[in-house]
Amino acid sequence: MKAVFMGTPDFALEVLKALYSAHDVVCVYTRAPKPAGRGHKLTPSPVQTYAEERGIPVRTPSTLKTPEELEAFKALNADVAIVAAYGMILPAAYLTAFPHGCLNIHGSILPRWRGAAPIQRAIMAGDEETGVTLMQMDAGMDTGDMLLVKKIAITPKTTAETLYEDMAKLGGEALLEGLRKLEEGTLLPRKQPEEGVTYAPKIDKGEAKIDWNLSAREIDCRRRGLSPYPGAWFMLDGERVAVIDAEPVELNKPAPAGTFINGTVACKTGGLKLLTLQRQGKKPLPVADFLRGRPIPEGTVLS
RNA sequence: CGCGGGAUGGAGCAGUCCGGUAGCUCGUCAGGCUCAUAACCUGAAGGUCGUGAGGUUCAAAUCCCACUCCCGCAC
Repeated sequence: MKAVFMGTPDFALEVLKALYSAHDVVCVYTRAPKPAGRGHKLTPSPVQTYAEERGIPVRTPSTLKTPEELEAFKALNADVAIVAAYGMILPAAYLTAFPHGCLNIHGSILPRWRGAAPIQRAIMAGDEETGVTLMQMDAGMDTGDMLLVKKIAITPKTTAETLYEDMAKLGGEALLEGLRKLEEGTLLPRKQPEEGVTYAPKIDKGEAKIDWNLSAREIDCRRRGLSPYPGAWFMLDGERVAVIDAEPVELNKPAPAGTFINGTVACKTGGLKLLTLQRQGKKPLPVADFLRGRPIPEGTVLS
């Protein structure tokens, strides 16, 4: 099919790769390069880099609201537009510009986790299963009809990083399968259930600081959902220490939340056994190495 | 030219401000103790202190300059 692709980060890139492998990608929309990384260098999105390497036309409009942009979009004369983590809201007129409209790959099983950060929120909330939904976009926020769902398990070791990778592949598969069915005419839209609607707001940096007054399991779910960015951390003598890896454990002797005992930090219930830590400006270290250079006295209460 | 931290035996760090014998916690090796041990005791090996046959100095890990690499924040 003749398709327009709209997406920005790595998640979108994987979906684009799948699309490109089987369909005619006539144009790619992505967010404009922005200053990023040390030194504030202007950095194009992964999607833009990939598209340009393959000679696919790239557009990076700062807004889609102008009549000119809409006309340019329509003029592409595609069969369908595929949207994956684009980072911009499409005005309603775009949704009906092509015969098959706009399809979106969303990182959750709708209607759970509508919104910006479904993958991270699912882990942070302790969900045991999530997935991707291919849906027909409508004017609402992730409210369109569901076309295809693929599920994936969240394990106690799943982090946002690994889940993103797996979901991106899954999203690509869902897209190809969906487009194939679309061509066959066997794709059946289903309305989203009215029950079970939740929203996944953007991740706020403040959420990254560990609250030891939660249970060890809750803290670890949040840590994994926020890994590797923005990451979970705590303060130690005015210094930020990132918890790269950890696991919740039972605690024999109860202690005030935040108490450091033998490599484990007491939580409201249970303890978080620290496995890999990172000081500001330093590399991540196994906790034994970390403590050799930066000892934490037994009984220290972390904030 | 967004802000900041770092590079020191195999690992992690201190020492740098205020130049003058390279130190700590481990690891490794050897020996000892022990029924035995990742425990304990004793001893040993192992370092161009990121690079520049740079600058200053009687003397540079330390002060000055340039460069390379790593990382945190911000975004």
